[in-house]
Amino acid sequence: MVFKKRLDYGFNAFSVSNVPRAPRSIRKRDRTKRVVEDSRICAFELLASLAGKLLEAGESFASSNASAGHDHVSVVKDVKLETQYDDKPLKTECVEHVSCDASVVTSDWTTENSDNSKEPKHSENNAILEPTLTKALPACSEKINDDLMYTIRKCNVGYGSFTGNLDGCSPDFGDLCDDISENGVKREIEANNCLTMDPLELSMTFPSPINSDRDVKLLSHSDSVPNASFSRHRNDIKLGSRDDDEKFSRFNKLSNRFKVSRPATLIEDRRIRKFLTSKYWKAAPKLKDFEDSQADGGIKALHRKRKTYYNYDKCQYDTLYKRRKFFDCSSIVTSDGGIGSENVSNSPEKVTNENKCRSVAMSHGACEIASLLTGHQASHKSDDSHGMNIFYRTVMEAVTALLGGRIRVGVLLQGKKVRDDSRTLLQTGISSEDNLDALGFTLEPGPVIAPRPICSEEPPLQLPRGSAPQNLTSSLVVTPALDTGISAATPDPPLLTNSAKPVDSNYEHVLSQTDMLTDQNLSESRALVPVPAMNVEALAVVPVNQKIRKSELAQRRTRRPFSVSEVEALVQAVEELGTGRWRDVKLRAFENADHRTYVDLKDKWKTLVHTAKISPQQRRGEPVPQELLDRVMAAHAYWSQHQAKQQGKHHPGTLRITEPQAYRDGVVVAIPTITM
DNA sequence: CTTAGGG
DNA sequence: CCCTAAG
Repeated sequence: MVFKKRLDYGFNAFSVSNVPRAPRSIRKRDRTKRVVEDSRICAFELLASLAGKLLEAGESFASSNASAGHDHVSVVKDVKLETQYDDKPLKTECVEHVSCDASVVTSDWTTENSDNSKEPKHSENNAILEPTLTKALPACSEKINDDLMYTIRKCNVGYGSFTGNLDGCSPDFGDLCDDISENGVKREIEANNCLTMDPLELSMTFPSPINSDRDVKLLSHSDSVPNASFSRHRNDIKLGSRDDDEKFSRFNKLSNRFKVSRPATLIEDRRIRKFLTSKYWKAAPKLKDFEDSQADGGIKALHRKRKTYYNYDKCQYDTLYKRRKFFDCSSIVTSDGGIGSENVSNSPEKVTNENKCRSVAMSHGACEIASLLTGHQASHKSDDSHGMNIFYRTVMEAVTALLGGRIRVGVLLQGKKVRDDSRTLLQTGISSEDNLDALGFTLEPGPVIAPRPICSEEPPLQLPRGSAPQNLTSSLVVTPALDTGISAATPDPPLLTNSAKPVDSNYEHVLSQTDMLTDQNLSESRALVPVPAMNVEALAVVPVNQKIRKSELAQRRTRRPFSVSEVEALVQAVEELGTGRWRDVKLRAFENADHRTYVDLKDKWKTLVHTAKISPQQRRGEPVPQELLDRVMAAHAYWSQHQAKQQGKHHPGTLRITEPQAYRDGVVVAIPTITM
């Protein structure tokens, strides 16, 4: 005989208390399912990650991860970005360019070199790569032209196959190569005087831990050049000669922290997430937009534990930072080549004599973007305008980084420039569904920055810039070929939770009125308005750490108060599952609320319990129905007493005591009952 | 990765 | 919400 205390209001909960906890194995299965769902990741996200890759130029050191071989991110493979850096920006001479391609290759093995030379111990993940790298080194350094491209491709495309032979150009890559050559993408590596850069910085830049992620493979173009080739092509740079062992070791430690081998999907998710939440985005004014889109768009892949990305972020930040430095120091990037994408329709390039270099760079950049777009459209759909937003920012970042902030990416909607501030594209209403046809991007020369021996430390978007004349309208316009695959995509309506009630149907991000500038004048467009020159000196004085931390903190997720319906769902789930199984609660009631992690749910429960205890007058925010609070108290009381005892071991019909204590309006109500 | 708690 | 120690 058992007693059951029932609340006067008929609380008969906890009947499901015997829901067994899913075994780990099953849990994993869940994840697997999720993986499938993840495949829906919209193109933009991929793009985002891709862009991230770009930013990580040269960091694509292949991971020896065996699992990498299974990766199917081929979509991105085709994307390539090639740029050249002119190390003499101020001089305005386009004469000297450093082949980014070379850089790419070099970067990959640069890491290795560093490791080998500086830290023999750090062979852990890279061991496999060494042979290849060693091999590649000579080849890369020697090839300065198109051939190099091949080599590079081999080295970089698909880190999974990195360990493959470099001598043979695989079919896949072959295409790329052909593509490239056809488009006339050729460049020479010429002596480059990026001496201003700190060798150490350079080398530090590439070994970015991020590289371990295998999602996007594209040629990165960072200026960092490995010792061998580096010295060769850049006599001025003394690389490796004066690296701080300390720094290196530190770096190595850092990189070691990253596990190269992880489930592809997980990596992907994190990779993207990481990127999105990383400083790259921080640099962008509205990270929030993205998050919102995630939650509402039903994009699951990205919402996972943010915490997990923490370390990565740090590293990434460092990397970025370093890179930034690099870019700051290096002069504008110039590149040539045509648009390799069939889908891409590029308007005629308007090259001003005034800026041949610049024009070239722009055109190239445009091609790159186009490539990005086309690369993804084929097999991915995008859910919403947020994607565009993200994409835009990504591109912006990438371009900014690559071009040293000299060129800005402008968004064109129906021929009009769109501002990229706060709500950016979101507000413009640009979405995959409609105006993609009218959507375009522009690469426009940005304010020229005086090269600095010492790099500034501001975030990418805030690079100090001189106030240069802004007649950029003549920039080349590229219409992304998004319409094909993306525009056709049907936005996935967010799935509702199991609980009958929609947990998070708040699509707060209702697209607002198109907010584009009617004025073509660049000065009107924030996207095109040069950032006010900043006092670099002053900034330089600020400790890097401080800055980093600041920006890190800025990553805080946007606050999203629980709606009543969410609370309801939470209470319901907790009543059934208890308070120690937040993961299950999450799965049960918030499966599709990607912005609610089980930690969030746990926290919310905590606050609910607290809320229920305090007087209504002390409560804030959207009032929670007393009925729910009562249930909260009841469940809390119940579960705090039963805890894990009965988890997963009760079978329906089992006798037991339930709800020993219940509170109602502060009064304990205990009604003995018998259950059977 | 999850939990459980403190901040 | 964030961050972390534990498990």
